[in-house]
Amino acid sequence: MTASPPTGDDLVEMLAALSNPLRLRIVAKLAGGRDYVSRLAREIGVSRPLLHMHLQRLEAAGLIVGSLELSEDGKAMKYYEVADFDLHLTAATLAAAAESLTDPDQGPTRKERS
Amino acid sequence: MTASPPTGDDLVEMLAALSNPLRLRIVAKLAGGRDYVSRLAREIGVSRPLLHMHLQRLEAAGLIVGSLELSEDGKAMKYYEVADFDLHLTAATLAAAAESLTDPDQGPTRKERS
DNA sequence: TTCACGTGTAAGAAAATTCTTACACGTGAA
DNA sequence: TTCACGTGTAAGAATTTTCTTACACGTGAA
Repeated sequence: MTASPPTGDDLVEMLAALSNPLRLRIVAKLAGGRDYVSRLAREIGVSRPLLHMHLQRLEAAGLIVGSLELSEDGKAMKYYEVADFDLHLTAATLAAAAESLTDPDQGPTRKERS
Repeated sequence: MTASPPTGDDLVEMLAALSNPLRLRIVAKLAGGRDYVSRLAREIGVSRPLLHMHLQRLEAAGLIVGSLELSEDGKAMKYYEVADFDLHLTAATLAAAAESLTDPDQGPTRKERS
């Protein structure tokens, strides 16, 4: 039972999400346990809006998962935790993934896709 | 005998190099056999200067290796081939790599490093 | 009411990446 | 000499990514 490999496009998105020092640190932090946005921002030493953006990027790539919960004292807390991913990168696996890339003849740009 | 994992910075560079559709396609193409720049550019359908840039990015990350050779008819040919890499990405392996990241208190910027 | 804490998002500056165009150099063959 | 083919690189435009600042809303406690 191995997880089916992501499509080329999905893989690119995942790698792009992980190819940033700050985001890598975020994933590392969450690997140690779930956490909510404001606290995570303080611990890592980043502004909350900035962290918010990076968390979205990671979640869009399917690497982390967020859930809005209500704390006992009624505050809305957004908790994030790492998803259960496992990527194996080799010339061969990359070649396989590249076959499902969609864009040789230019599809819509990232901005248009949004 | 497993290869020692790359440092956090090296890993980020590798992932950044692979997180681009065109570069992923380049690696995929080279996985099928070594090739020289001009021919590779024609096969992939990209301008040679652009390919040149992407090849440099991939080589800097250690994912491909280039060697300048002289063809029988005296032309200088730059051949590239895929390096022998094997990356395993998991929340745990990323957390380990993140520990060797250098930049919490801002080192030199990418431009300054150059 | 006001403060501390949580959430989210929008606007714009700053920086990095991506891509094109144009140039320069060297060889062998026509 | 000129052409076809290989190499490399520089300059600038276009786009994307990264980050800051400022705003808005909701809750419980002082």
